[in-house]
Amino acid sequence: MPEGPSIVILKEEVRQFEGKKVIDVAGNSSVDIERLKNKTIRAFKSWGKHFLICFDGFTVKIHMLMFGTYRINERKETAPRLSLIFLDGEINFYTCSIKILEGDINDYYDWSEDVMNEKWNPVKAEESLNKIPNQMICDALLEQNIFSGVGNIIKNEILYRCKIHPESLVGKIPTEDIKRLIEESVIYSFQFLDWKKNYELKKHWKAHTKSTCERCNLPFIKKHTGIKKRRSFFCTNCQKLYQ
DNA sequence: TATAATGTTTGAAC
DNA sequence: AGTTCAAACATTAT
Repeated sequence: MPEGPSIVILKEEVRQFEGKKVIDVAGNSSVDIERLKNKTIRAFKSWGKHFLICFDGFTVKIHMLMFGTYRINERKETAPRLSLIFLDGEINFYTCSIKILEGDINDYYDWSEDVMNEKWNPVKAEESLNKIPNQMICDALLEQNIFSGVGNIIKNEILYRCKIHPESLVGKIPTEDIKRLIEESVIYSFQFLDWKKNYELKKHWKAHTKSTCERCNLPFIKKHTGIKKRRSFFCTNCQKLYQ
């Protein structure tokens, strides 16, 4: 479910309810969701993997974590964490994290950190990377305050495209390669979006879950890398290690 | 059937 | 006090 592009798809799918009033609420969330009843949705937004439902004066923040799902105008068998009922439809969220952010949503998020946001600022990302020269690039790419929306799939794919070993240290990677990685984080995220919409995302994976490098015909290394210990799939022949 | 996986927060332990 | 790390959450495919 997660990764930024999937949340962009969700945002597009619920656009029909923007400006609509929530006529009933249900769900097993531990936060006070009753307060949504009879309130009007002003906007749906997203910041990376965060899905945001904006009301007057507060915002519901939904994070799908690893297993979150949703249904629009239909229901799953299992109990919803949050159901929003409208006159002409409903949105149901399952097994997600729900929090309420009080006040102006712009006080919580820097939109220029979101690789899929129109305010995305690649220069800021480069400056942020310059501040963490000793971290591995596999960890840096997953930093949501630098590359909001990038997840483990996108990480693996862009490192492969840019021919950078995931355990390379940020400060040792040539500037031009850093710039290229930042560019690819956006390019791949939007390709991910298109492919996912067409149900053909996995078909285009070149690294993630792969066992052979199609450039070299050599076996991939599969290893849990970095402080975050997330799966990395890489080719030691064509992905250069800077350390 | 057990395991691992597109993720993050929390709080105990050091 | 700052860092580290396991636990917790929870679903589904292999």
